[in-house]
Amino acid sequence: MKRHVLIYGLIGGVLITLLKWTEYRFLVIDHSIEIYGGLIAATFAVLGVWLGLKLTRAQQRTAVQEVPVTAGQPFVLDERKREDLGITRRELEILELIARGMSNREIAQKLYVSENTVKTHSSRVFDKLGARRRTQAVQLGKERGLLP
Amino acid sequence: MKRHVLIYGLIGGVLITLLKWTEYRFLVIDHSIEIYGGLIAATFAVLGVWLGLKLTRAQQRTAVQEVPVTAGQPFVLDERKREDLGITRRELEILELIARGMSNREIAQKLYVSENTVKTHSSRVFDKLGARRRTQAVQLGKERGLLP
DNA sequence: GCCAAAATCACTCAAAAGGATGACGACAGA
DNA sequence: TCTGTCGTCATCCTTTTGAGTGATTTTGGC
Repeated sequence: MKRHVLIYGLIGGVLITLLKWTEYRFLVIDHSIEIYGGLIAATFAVLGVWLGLKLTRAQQRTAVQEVPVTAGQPFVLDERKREDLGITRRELEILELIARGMSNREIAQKLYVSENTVKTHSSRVFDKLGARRRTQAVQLGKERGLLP
Repeated sequence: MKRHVLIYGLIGGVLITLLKWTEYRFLVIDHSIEIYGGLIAATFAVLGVWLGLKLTRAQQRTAVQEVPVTAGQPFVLDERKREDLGITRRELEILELIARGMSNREIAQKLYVSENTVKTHSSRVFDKLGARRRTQAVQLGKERGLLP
């Protein structure tokens, strides 16, 4: 997030310099201030939208994650139970993919991380769930409302 | 979302008018153009961020809205589907125990058979389901109504 | 800017799981 | 009686998974 603000500032600076230069080109024309202001307004509006999107993208993902629903109970609150068990989002993500029957290698490829990373995450989630096997982890995950 | 753009435009217009007015106040000062541009940049940056947030929040809503209701059948008909897939009772029995998270050894002890026997049964049931891993077999078994 | 949590990756070793194949007895039905 | 299915068990070999440990980088909150 820090980086985004930094990039934002840099681009802003560059654009200001650019507009400062263009200023001398348009200053001779009537109503140049309006044009100048309009340009600045437009560019910074675009930049602002971009920044806003950047900043909220993370939240977007978590919102999408709480989708599935079972017939009996609504199943929307994985977030609460997840944190109660001290399981991170990434770990839950791995658990979900395990529940779909994917191997560690497949999960690694899907998430663009190494197989070792997947193993670390799964080991931790097994530990937190008290499971010794992935099938058991899936079962426990469903019992505790982490999985649909 | 349309409304946001509209509001955005309106606020933008009002602000431009406002800044136009302030312009006459600050125009007498040196470097007023810089100040003017800076003001416009700042306000529209803020507005842009706000718009970006608004837009993504709207996206969030739609994402949450697409909550599917997985059809919940009461689950009574394993017998029919079992035979349709050519899976024997014993094989289904092993599959059920696998779904509970038990290891081959535990299953063997529970059923009083050798671990090798469990492995042959599970291998056959995997083959009939088209699964390569036990987690996948469990998933497929549930999809096909063999497991609750 | 600092700090804690989270995420990433690596390495080793052991255990579990899976594929392939063969075999044998029980039993039901043609 | 012969045949096919089912359940049982084994052996060999490969792949997958899990445990344990340590390390680095990102991220997020204060």
